[in-house]
Order: sequence, then structure tokens, then C-alpha cells
Amino acid sequence: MSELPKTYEPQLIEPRWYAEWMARGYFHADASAPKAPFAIVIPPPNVTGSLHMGHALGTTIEDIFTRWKRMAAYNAMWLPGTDHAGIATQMVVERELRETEGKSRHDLGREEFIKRIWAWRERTGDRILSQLKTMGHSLDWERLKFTMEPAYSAAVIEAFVRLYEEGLIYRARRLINWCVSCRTALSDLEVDYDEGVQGELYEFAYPLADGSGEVVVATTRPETMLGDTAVAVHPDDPRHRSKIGKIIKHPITGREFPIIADPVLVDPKFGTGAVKVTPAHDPNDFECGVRHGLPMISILDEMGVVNAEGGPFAGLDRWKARKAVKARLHELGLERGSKAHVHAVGHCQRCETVVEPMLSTQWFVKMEPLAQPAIEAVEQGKTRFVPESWSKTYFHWMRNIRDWCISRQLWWGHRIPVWYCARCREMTVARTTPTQCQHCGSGELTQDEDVLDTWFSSWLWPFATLGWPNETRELKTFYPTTVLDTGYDIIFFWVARMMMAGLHFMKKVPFRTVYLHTMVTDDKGEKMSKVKGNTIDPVDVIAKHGADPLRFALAWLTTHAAQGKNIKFSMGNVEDARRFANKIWNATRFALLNLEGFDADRFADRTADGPDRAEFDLPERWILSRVQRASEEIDKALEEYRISDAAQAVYHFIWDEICDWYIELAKAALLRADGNAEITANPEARWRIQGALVTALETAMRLLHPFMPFLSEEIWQQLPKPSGAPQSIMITLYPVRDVRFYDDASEASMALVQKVIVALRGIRADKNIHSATRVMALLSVNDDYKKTILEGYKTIIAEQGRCREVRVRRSGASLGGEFSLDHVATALAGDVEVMVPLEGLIDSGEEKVKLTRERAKLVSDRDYLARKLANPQFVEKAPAEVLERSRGKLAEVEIALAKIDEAIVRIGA
RNA sequence: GGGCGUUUAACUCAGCGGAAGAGUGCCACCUUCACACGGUGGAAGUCGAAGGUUCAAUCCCUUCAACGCCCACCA
Repeated sequence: MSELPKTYEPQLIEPRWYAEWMARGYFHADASAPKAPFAIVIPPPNVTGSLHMGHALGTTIEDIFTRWKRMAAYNAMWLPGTDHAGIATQMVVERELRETEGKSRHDLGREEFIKRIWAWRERTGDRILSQLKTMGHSLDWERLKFTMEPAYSAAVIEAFVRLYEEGLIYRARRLINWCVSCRTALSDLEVDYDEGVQGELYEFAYPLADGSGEVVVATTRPETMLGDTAVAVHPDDPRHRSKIGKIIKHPITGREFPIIADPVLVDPKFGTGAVKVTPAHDPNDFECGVRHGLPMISILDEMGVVNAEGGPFAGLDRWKARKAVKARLHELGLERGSKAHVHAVGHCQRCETVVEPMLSTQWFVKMEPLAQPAIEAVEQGKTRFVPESWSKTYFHWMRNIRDWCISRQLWWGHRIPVWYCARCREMTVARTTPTQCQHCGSGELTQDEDVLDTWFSSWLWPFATLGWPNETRELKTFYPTTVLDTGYDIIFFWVARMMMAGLHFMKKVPFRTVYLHTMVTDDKGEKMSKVKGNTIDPVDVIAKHGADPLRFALAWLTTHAAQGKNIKFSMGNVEDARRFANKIWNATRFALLNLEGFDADRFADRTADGPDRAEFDLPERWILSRVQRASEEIDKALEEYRISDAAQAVYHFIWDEICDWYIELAKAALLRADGNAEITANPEARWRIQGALVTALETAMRLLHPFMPFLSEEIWQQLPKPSGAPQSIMITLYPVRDVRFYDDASEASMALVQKVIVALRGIRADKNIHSATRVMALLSVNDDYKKTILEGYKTIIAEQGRCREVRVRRSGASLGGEFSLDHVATALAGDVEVMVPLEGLIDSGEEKVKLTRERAKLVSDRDYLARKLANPQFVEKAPAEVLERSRGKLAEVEIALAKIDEAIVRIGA
């Protein structure tokens, strides 16, 4: 046996194993393997990205699932890849270009700029992939995909063309969200609303053209009055009814437009009851404009600067124009007031610029027909959300879905496969570049300049990565995928859209289960951000503490995600996990130092059908049974996606049961077996103790492996195993319960023994007895069964409780001469009385106070239970099991009470 | 304006119908031959408030309060 270093050093073990696993091809899943498939696709991180805690959390969860299912003999495949991330990537490369060469993308031109992006990706785009490797993730790298690679692009184009041909993609001039900084259209989802921005509700008067008066309107955006083409009032509003149909003369542009009646747009209770209508710059006004056939005048250009329609204000940006318009209205004497007004303002998700509603010709996907099957699939349980409550969020969005604007005025992305004919003006939509117009045969074709929204490629991810539109073996085996893990922040962006695309193109849901994890924040619940400087970089964490502690810390914290809650993460969590790793390391050191002469084959042989109960001593029977209980509990927790519960169960099994109890019991037993103790030596006991210890540790490592792959592998390799054992823990079987090792009787006996030991230690601590001091212990029990057990394990009790002698008697039986009744410390272990004679250390007054306090508690317990059991309603209606438990408890409490009374009497005073 | 969620030990969180659990922190003791990244023992909670249902409620129902999240075009 090689000797392990004294402390766990992740840096010494982690890098080795990843390379080894890769070399042996353990991460690769063969699509033809005759095993049940288990598939996960990674939520593709942006190529521009660097690993952050959000990635670390999600991918840790995914790797836990994958490693667990792989060990459970599934054909487990976790598909890696990256997303081209249109706007984000283009912005990063543009910034670099500006900083290094002082150029804009326009200086380079489209083709050259795209070349630069590819070069940039070549240079740095793999950073996140190597970071995922340092996490220990068992991704099937042979299947690595990128959303801009040719095969994937072909899938994107295919999807576009099919939807176009089916009438589900159309081009229209509509009011869309426009970012004046990114200079592109955005989908509704890409607009973030700042809730409760303190703004101003500004009122001004529009004079009537005939000079007969004015109408006062209220607005949060005075500058848009330059594009007004109507004023609307409610048809039933007595204040304004008479003005309907009258003409307004615009005080700045001189344009004339009508006062119209619109019960949809106007809420008579709000503002002045009259609404200025700017169809080209407000979604509601746009609808109103459509209803009334109003002219739609865009007053802003793509950079948010007032255009020629703005007359004297042309050339001012929208904020300056607002001030200028207000100043002008003031000069004209038309200002009518101003109120504070709280409202929501939309910002570009990427650059935080205030988004401008703009009239623009864009491409859209008609969503309702796609949403319907996606709603039904979840209703029918074909796809299940975990936690289930997220399905409500999903349904709500799906049932109120609106068309998706998919064209972007960017260069980096999938170019829209549409060509316009210079001669007949018709469109040709094609999978490959057409040579002539479908309609007139002309060769004068120009491709649409725009690219597709990044999410238009992402929504195909679960099947485009598996070869779609070709009918591949991969699709057959791994589609639908088993689980999708992702953060709840992209349910709409990604999950819902994948559901729609999967059902539409594949006719099957893309995944059976959607596991939604929560967001990671700092320990105060603040979102981590570089600006705030509160980020914890997983790369740094790994360098300092290793990937395993990071993974374990994240798993420990991963409880079911509730709305509005998040994971508060701190380095303390990682340090705790590292301490756990160190504990495991040292438990293994202990084992390895004590395995001399151990024959794993022999042990395996002798326990093939469970341990021989006559041959194996209590601690061994107990720990071998506990191994199986832990296996059952952990496997079940994972099956139910209770990741934190699974991690905590592994933790407690290893720390509490293996380390705190079994190793302590084994230490003493090995000493006995070696004949070093004063107790009879039993050399034959050695192999059973060694075997139980190794079994417990070896099983624990397999249970731990999905959480801490490196450490578990390293330890597992060190442990002796029967010949013919696999080469790596990765290809062993995940432990599931083996009931042949279950041993209720041993667990009950051990529980009793443990209680007595804890009571003894309690007395020692209470009386401040030094650990070197051996005491006498007298145990008083009420039944022969317990007496037999405690008699049988006196040695263990003595060793763990540091006693020089342990005596067990039936209650009331003779104490034996050397016990002095005046100087006995008493504690209860359930209904077993534990007494330690302590000449000179007992203050009988103090002792009495302590016992009396305990008695009061017992009396209250007894009364409560007795009252309950005296209640006929309870006896009649409570389930038998509950009744039984209450009766048992009452009996125990009564015995304990009797014992305490005896003790109080004994003390006298 | 709708919808959802949270409120349990000092902190962070599990539990969700049978008289409350974990990790950290705290207190006392221990340099016991795997580990001081440790051991042993302990203190600590009217389970947000008020009603109701039930033999029984932290857990179910109602109302309220505080906090948080999502959706929505109210000028």
C-alpha cells in the first residue's frame, strides 16, 4: 500500500485524471450501443464567454446526472457545444477592433469583419471549453458543436425555409423594439423593463385648426408629438365628445390631423382623457393607427436622432429633442402642466440603452400554431417540469404568445436565406444561393442583409446537434433527450422555443424533463457582476480549492428552485466542502494504514450473499447494512432530482457513520484483533473489519463520484479491490441497495449501544473528566433483551465510553458492592439508566437540580402522551402506526421517569 | 394591473399532517497513535400575524403583513 500525503491536495490529483478518462474514451457514448439512452445537451455557452458561477452550477448538475446515469449502465451522452451569440460576440469583437486598430466594423466591411470574428473565435473561443474540462465534466467531446458551423447553419436555413413555406414565417412592416445603440431590431424578450422609473407626465395643448379651442393631452414622451397624427378621446367622455371629428393644427409642423374616438386606446380616467397618437413610436398608438388608418410618421432615424420629419428639431437626438420640444411648447404658451409619474422603461438586454419602438420591416415567426402543441405536450405530461411549479410560468407565456421578430441588423449570424429581385421585386427563399429569381427568372438577385436572431438557431439545439435534418443514428438513439437542465431565466428564450421547434420539426418533445436550477448570487443575495466587483470566479476557486469542492458546494446548495429565490454562494461553502474532502482523504489514510494482509477476493467471496450474521461482529454488520441504506437514500434522492439531499446524504454517511462511528469502532477492534489490547485477541476478526471498512469506503466513493469525480477516483484507485475489478470508478456500477445486507436487528442494537455511549460521554463532559481517566459504568435496563445486547457489547461501550468496567443489571437488582450510591452521576439513554460512580466529583445538590429538571421534562412528555392516548377520538381515528408509536413512547417515558425518580431518591439530600 | 414565490435556530437553508432538522457560527473540554481542514459534549426556534378545518397543523384553508421574482402597450 502506498502511503497518502497527510492532507488532501486537489492540485495534485485533478489534472491527472481528466486526461486519463479522455484517453480511455469514457466520455464518449456510442449511438449504437445496446443500452438504454440517457441524453443531455449542454445549454451552449456563448463563444465569447468565460466560465462564471452560473455555468459552473448548471454544468455541475448536468455532470452529476450524466455520471450517475453512466454508472447506472445507461448509454449516457452529454453533448457539448457553444453558441455564436450574435450581438454579444459582434460587440466584443467590435470593441477589440476599436481598441486595437481604432476601426469600426464598417471600416472593414462585412466580409472582412466576419473573418475577424472567426479568427477571434479561433484564438479565444475555446477558453470556456477548457474551463469546462477543469470542472471535471464528462462531456462527449467527439460531438462538440457550434451554432455557426456549416452543418448547423444548414439546419438553421432548413428550419427557416420550411417555416416560410408553411406560412409560419413572414415579412412585415410593424412596430418593433429597436436598439439605437446596437442598431438592430430586438424581440420582445430582449427588452428588459426597469420597473418603476420616476418620470414625468407632461401636459400640453393642441390648438384646434378652426381656432375654437384646444385639447390638452398628457405624455411621458413630449418629443414624439412631432410624429403625432391624431388625438384620441373616449367616445363616451362628455368632456371631449363634442370635439370628436374636429381638426388639430400641429403647432410645430403645421400638419393637420383629426380628433378621433377610440375606446380601446383611451382610458377616460387617466390623464386628461385625451391621448396624443404617435403610431410610429408607440405600440398602442400603432394599433390605434391601424384601426383608424392613420398616417404613420417615423420621426427618428436608426440612431435615435430626429429626422427630417421633425422639422426644426431634425438632427437632435431623442433626449435633446425632448427638451427642445418642451421649450418650444413653453414658448408657444401651450404647456399645461407636469406631474410626477412612475412607469416602466424598456432597455436593451445587451447594452442597456433605452429601447425605441420603431416602425420597421422585419421577419417574424407566427407563434400561435407552434405554441399549441407545446402547451398540450406539457399538459399531457410528455415533458415534465422540475420543480413542477414552473409549468405555470411556461403555460402563461405560451398562452399569451406573440409573434417573434427574428431578423437582426447585424453581421454575425445566419444570413436570412431570402433574395430580392431587382427586376420584379419578388422574393426568392432558398436553401442554397439561387442563380435566378423564382418569379421572373432574372439573375439580378440581392440577398437580405439581415441575420437571424441567435435564438433562432438555439431553438433547434436538441436535434440540430444530432444531425437534423438528416435522419441519423444519433437522432434515433438520443432524441428526445432525457433531461434539459437550465436556469429559469431562459424558460421563454430557450426552453419554450425548443419545445415548439422540437414538436414542429421532430414531431416529438425535445426532452422528457426540464430541470430548472436557480440563479447564483453572492452571499448577500446580490446578483454577481463584474461592475459591482462581487463575482466569485470559478476558475479562481478551482485553482485554490479544486473542482471537487466547488462542485460539492454547488450540489449541496442546489435545492428546488422557487420563484424569487436564489443560491447565496460564498467561499465558505467551498471551504466546507474542502474540509469534507480532507476528511475523506484522511479516513482513507487510516484504512490504508490498517489493511496489511487484507485479501479483497476472499472478503468478496465470503460476503457474496451478505455477511454471515453469526460470524460478523455488530459493528461490521451495522456498517454493511448502513452502506445499503445510504445507497438507497442517495439513489432515490437523485432519481427525484433532490440534488442537495443526495449530496448531504453522502456527506452524512461518510462523516457521521463511517468516520465518527465505524472507524472509531474499527480502531479499537483492530487493536483487539492484533492482540495489542488487554482484551482477548481475535486475529480472525481482522479481515472482516478490514473488509467492512474497505467496502464502506469503496461504496461511498462510488456514491460520491458524480459529485466529486476526481477525489473519488483517486481514493477508489488506492483501495484494494477484488481481482477483475474495472480500471476506473467511472465504469463501475452506481450503488443501489442490496437488501441482503440489510440488518434491522443490528441497526437497532447498534442504535442502543450508541445511545449508551453518547450518554456516557455526556456524563464525562458534564463532570469534566479527562479523556485518560477510565470510569466504571453501571447500566440499568428494564428488559432482558436490552440487557443481553448491552452485556454482549460491553467491550464496545467500554472502549468508546472510556470505561474500565461496564456492568449491566435489571432495574432494582443489586448494584454490586463497590458502587457508592451517594456519588453517582446519572444520565438516561432512552429508557436505559447510565450511572457513573464518581467519588468526590459529585455535588449532590447540583446533581439533584439537574435530575429534577430532566424529570420535569419527562413528566410533561408523559402527560402529553397520556392525554393523547386517553382521547377516544385519537385512539379511534389515528392510524395504527401512529398509535403504536405513541404507546411505545409513553412506555419508554414512564420507565425513564421511574429511573429518574430512583436516582433522585438515591441522591437524597 | 395580473401571476408566482418566500417568511423555520445568530446566518444560510431543508422539512410540509402526527409534539422541529442540517451546514456554518456560538459555548465548554480535548495537542486520544486518519484528519485541529480534527474529536467529544452542549446552548440555541411561541416554524411571519390572526382566524378556521382536523383526534392532531410549521405543514391544509381564509385573511393580513413584510420581502422577492415574473408577465403586461395604460398615454
